[in-house]
Amino acid sequence: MPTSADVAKVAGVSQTAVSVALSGRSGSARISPATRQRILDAAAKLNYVPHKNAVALRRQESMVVLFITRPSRIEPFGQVIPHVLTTAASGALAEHGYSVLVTQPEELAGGGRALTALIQRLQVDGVLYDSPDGPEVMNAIASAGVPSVMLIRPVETGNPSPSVVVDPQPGMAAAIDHLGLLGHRRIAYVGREGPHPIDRHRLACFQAALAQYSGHQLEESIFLVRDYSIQAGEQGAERALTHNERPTAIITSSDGLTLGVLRYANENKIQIPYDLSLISFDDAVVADLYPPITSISQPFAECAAAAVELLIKAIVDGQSVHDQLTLPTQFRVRSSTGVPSNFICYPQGAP
Amino acid sequence: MPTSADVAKVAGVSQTAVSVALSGRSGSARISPATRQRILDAAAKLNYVPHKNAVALRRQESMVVLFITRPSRIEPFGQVIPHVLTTAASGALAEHGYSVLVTQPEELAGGGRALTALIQRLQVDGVLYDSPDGPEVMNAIASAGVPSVMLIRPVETGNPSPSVVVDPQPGMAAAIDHLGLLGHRRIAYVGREGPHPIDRHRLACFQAALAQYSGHQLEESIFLVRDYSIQAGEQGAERALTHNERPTAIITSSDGLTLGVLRYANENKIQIPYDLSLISFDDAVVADLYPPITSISQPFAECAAAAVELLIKAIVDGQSVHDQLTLPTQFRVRSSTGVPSNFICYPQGAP
DNA sequence: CTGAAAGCGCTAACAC
DNA sequence: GTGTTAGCGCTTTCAG
Repeated sequence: MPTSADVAKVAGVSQTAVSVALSGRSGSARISPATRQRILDAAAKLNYVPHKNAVALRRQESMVVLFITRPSRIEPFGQVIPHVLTTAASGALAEHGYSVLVTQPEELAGGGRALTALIQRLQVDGVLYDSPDGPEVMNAIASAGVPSVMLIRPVETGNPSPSVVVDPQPGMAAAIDHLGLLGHRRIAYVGREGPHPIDRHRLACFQAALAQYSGHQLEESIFLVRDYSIQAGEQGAERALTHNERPTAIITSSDGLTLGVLRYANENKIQIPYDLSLISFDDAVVADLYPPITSISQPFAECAAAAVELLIKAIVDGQSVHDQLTLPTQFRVRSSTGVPSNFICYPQGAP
Repeated sequence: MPTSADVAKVAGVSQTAVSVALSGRSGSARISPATRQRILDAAAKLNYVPHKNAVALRRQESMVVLFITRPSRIEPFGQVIPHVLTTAASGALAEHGYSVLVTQPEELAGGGRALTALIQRLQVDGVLYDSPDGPEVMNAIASAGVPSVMLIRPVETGNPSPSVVVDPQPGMAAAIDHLGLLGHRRIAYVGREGPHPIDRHRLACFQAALAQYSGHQLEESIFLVRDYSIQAGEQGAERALTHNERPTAIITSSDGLTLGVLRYANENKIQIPYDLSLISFDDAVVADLYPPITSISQPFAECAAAAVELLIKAIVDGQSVHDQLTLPTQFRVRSSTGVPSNFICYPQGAP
């Protein structure tokens, strides 16, 4: 492995000249074109590449950022969102010359202190954080003294990092409009229960959209389930569809729940969209199902890209910014929504 | 950020002592218990963590490995396999104290030389490679002078790296057995065309399993499509199911194709498993569909873990091993296979 | 058992 | 314009 000294020797210049000519930093224009060319030639000939660790050590910046992914879910479909996020972030970072170190929270056993230590030892320039854990983790990151930005999650009180969040409202409003126009009058929401701001926000947007719908009065039915699993989705669907006031459409708060609703529908010979309209939230995986699911899409890739911009700004400006960037959801009509039928009770037997 | 010198000062010892006591390397036992304890206390008090870049520079090893993922596919479901592989590898590497730098081949524009340079500049200790590109990429990796192992892909002639491959045979044989026992007599295979060893191998295993089936004579129908997309799967299904000698079961060579077959079946009111039995290959995403798909499973996570073991062995032993490890597929019965019906031609109209 | 000294490969003042 | 010098934080001979 050739070093800059080797290049210097071949080019007949000092090691400094090589460094300056190749890195183009401090006093970039101070090398004469002729010398620069000699250096470039020598470097090319020797196949020289600067030693990243040496540069990092000297410059006190490593050009790598740590990406903490959400814990991997058991369900296969749950792998899609983290992967989209990671690759999008990795691509955006690569464009800025940064590499990305990926870690899973499982590897972070030991909690806050361990995480802080990890970040410091790794000497990363920044942290991108996509794990849904509590504030102690965020504080740990913050106390590592490294710029960080959180992905997707809303800023809770006292949150020390800037973040990129997505606003359910636009997609939700469009979804309700769509359903209202189609003739639906009672719309069910199947979402995750609990105090998590994300869940509260989605539900609130659903309710607001319903209230603000400008056509006929729309009725809501809300069914909260314990998590985002397929099983939870099935239960939500069952509760919704066996309820006295049966909705003609369901909006779920995640793809996982949608998969559950779909399973319930299939097992009970409820045809989508004929007997029930279904709208998913996330749109990470449901576009390829049968039928392709009308969805409120979260702009995952854009979030990651935006987070990278924020992070790089923070790194360059010396961790100043404390922004929160909000990206809108989009509504995509596919084939799981239609005009409501007069279908009232369960169909009997096979089709 | 405290340095080892700071710790030394607090502990009242030399910097050397700190290094030796904490890293536990060269002459581990040479520090007296009392001194070691003083050092440990001081380090804890100052919250000291060794500087990774400095260590890497000095030791000439970075404890990071580069993971080159396959290019991200357009279809959402295509994201699952790379993510499973990455997280499994990352977890296994973490256990050995390695971090993982993830990169996508898209970032590697410029081909071989660029890749070699990247690896050298990054100063990674090893490379894990899961991209389906040609031998030039593998040669580039090999010529970076760093141990590497390839994931999933078979070793082609002259392949310079050890690799972990999966053998379709066991799962395929079990699948054929299952189908034969159920009473199927003509089984279709929908796979990707072309000379890629993976595809040839899967097809060969299918044919061999059919030939070796010990019950009734089984007939094969082979339909090769252009890629692993949903559209290709639809076309494969159409060709298979409109053929004169209509199969009662289809085995696809990937989850993507299965999704396509499913779409075709749904659109043509063909019910699975009543009218058609369906078996997928991969089993990355199809367990959660309706019906859950009987599958030949590739052990992705195990592959990644095995690859990590191989890589670490190569790193430690000074890139000696040139192994190829073969992991078996498994057959998992779910709900997409059943007794064949006497269904011969298309059903007419809606259910 | 412990410390002093010599760098790993590079960059950034500072002189010339 | 160019070279000299002094380290970044750590490990590792080699003397004590």
